[in-house]
Amino acid sequence: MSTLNHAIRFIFYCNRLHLKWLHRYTARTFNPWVLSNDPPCICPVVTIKHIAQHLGVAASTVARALSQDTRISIATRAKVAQAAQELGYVAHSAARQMRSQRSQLVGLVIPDVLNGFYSTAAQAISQSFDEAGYQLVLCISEDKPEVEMRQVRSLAEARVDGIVWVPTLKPLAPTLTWLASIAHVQLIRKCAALKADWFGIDDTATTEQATQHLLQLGHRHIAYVGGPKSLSTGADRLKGYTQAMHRAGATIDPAMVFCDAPDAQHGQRVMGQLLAMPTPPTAVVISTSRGTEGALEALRQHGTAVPDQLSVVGFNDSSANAWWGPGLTTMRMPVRDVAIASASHLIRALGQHKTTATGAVGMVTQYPPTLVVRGSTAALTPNPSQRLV
Amino acid sequence: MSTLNHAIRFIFYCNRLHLKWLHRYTARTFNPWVLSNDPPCICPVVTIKHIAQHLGVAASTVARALSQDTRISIATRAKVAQAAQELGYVAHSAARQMRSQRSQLVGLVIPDVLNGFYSTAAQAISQSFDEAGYQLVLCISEDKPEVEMRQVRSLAEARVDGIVWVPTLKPLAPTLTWLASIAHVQLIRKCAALKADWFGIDDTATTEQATQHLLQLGHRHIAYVGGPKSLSTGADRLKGYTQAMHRAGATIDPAMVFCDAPDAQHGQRVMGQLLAMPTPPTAVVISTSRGTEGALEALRQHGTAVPDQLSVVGFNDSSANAWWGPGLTTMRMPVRDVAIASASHLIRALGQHKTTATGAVGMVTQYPPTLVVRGSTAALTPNPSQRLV
DNA sequence: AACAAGTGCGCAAACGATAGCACGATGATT
DNA sequence: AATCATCGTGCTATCGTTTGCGCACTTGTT
Repeated sequence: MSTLNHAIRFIFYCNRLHLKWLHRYTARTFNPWVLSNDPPCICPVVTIKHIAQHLGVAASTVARALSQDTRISIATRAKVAQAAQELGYVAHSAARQMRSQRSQLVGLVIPDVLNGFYSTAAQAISQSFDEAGYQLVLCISEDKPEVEMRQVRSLAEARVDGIVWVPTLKPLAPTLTWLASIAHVQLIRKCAALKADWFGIDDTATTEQATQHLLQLGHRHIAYVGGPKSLSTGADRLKGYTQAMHRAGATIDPAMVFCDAPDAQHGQRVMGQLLAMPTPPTAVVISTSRGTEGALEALRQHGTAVPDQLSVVGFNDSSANAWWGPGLTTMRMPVRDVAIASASHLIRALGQHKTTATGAVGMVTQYPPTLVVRGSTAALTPNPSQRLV
Repeated sequence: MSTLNHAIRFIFYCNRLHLKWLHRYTARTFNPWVLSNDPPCICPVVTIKHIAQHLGVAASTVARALSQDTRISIATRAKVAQAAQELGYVAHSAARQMRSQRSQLVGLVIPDVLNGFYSTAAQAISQSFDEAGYQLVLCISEDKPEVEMRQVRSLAEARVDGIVWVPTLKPLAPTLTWLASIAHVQLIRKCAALKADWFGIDDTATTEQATQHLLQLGHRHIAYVGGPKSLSTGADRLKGYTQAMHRAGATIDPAMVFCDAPDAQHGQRVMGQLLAMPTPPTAVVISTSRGTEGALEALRQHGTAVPDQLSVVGFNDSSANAWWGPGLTTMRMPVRDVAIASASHLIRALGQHKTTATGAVGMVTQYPPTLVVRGSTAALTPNPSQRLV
């Protein structure tokens, strides 16, 4: 009897204390919520139980009221909503996840976010998932398979509902195993080892258009600077170049084809090599975003006359490309569209409670690139003497 | 009647007993790989219970073994590790979070990831937290307080351990309330309404240096294009400009000071207005990253001669700035250092189980900017006729 | 021989939200 | 009049993991 009295008084005491805490954020006081002898929690967390206690209803009623269950009367729902507001209730998504089996989390695994190519994609994907009520867990793999493996593992542990994934060069086996149990889509790069829906750009068309453009301008000595052949993007872009060259009957000089790391260092170094050749090419196709940056830097340092001395087609159009020298002719990629499409697809799949985006179907969605012609490409000068360094 | 009641109750009682008994039974002999009476789940989720069953030990033993508890013998730990490997066990971080009260999640709230300024910060912060074993939840607020509020709310619901936050123009009250209960640091921009540790750049020094540079070149007619005064960065940078001008005894023409949205449209429009003035300025200081881009575009379109006609100091150095026209003189910001410092600070605070990064102390960590002089600034031409449009 | 300390592990109670089931009350149908 | 459907709500098991407590046994110390 007196025990019950004490208990009730204690409950009211707790409520008062908590309201006090809500009004000032200095929380050094003893936490009344921890009834056991646990280490003192500095930040008391309001749960539905506290709301229920406050209103004298059951916790399940509160849960249902908060989720707008029609079985709960409007009046009760209003009271619950107000109490939640007053007490400063904040839902606990981990607890919700335990029962509902859905975390409302999605992972985004990209190699790099400084690359304008991927930051554009990240921005679009972030917006799409934000609108759909998902939170985005960002993983930057730095193109390292071990990092990617660790991050995918973490995403699996977090039980993300889905993953948008730009595969690295050689994903490790565990990565593929864990990914296989999660709904996911591949972005930009294809990973043949794991069948999944893919969203990207017609990579072959990019370099094919660029090369054709140069061929039409009369160039035959066309160099190629791209990413590694083992990357789907690298292989496809190289294919576009060779196809265009073969169709035009131009011969490909193996010494003028460079497939290596898709970074600025590679672009800069290779461009230096090309310029130092006894018979340098009259035009060059660069098929990586960062490689373009490096190559432009090399051209600037060498003081090469573009396009008189060398015609250049760069990759991944940005406003900065218009500033460079005479304006850079580039392949413009609809990255934003691709990213939004992939996110929408995954969201749709998740809405249908599918475990895998599509049962290992391997749907392919490809967007066309556009060639933007600016001042860095020009017709081949008839007099070769003008092209000497 | 009452007999029926009793009978019904008895039946349910039996049911409950039966369920209990069934649970006990299944708990003892349950094999997920054989029984699996659930709908054919493509990905059976292995829990520590399954491992325990597989090895004939208790679940708690498995939990302790997996966390390398010294009370568990090495032999048992090895067996558990192997079984976990074989069965494909993947920890469930939400369940872990339920008990440990730590989600190993941190939030990053930034206005924009296409802006090189913030993408650099995001990359560095992502790396720092990745190394420290935290996962990063990316929120792009688009500088909209309502979006920011929703995202901070979601972060609170996810019970992120900490938040790195670039405040928007006017954060809403709930945002501040929720943030106050989470360990967080402010980045770049200060939010006076919520005391917290801040990491940023000496914004006053940026424009002060830039303006001094122009003053030393003989300019007196110096325009200013910056962000809104209500933003801490906008106010501080304006202050640097006015301080430098006053110290040099130069008069500030209010018609040449523009503080507005920090986007490219604003920069482009304002630069157009400046160029159309009857007596245009001889130099201009731009103090936003995106504003610089817009202004450069306007200058390119107008065909303005830089620096002969107009000297320009831009903001946030990037490699693209070297390409623009004669090379852009800019204020270089140590964004990466700032970002890493803020992340490290938060990680350190979290390691000490602090709920707030520092108890509302409001520590200030400021990094110095550097002026990078390129071709876009030159000494004032003595003959003003050369500066006519 | 008795006792203390240490080792290795099991039991069960949390953590917070939710879904299934129960149940009293009221009104509708047979 | 008996039965049934509906409504609004309460009770409780459940998700997977961690952890305090305690049991049984072994080893070392007096």
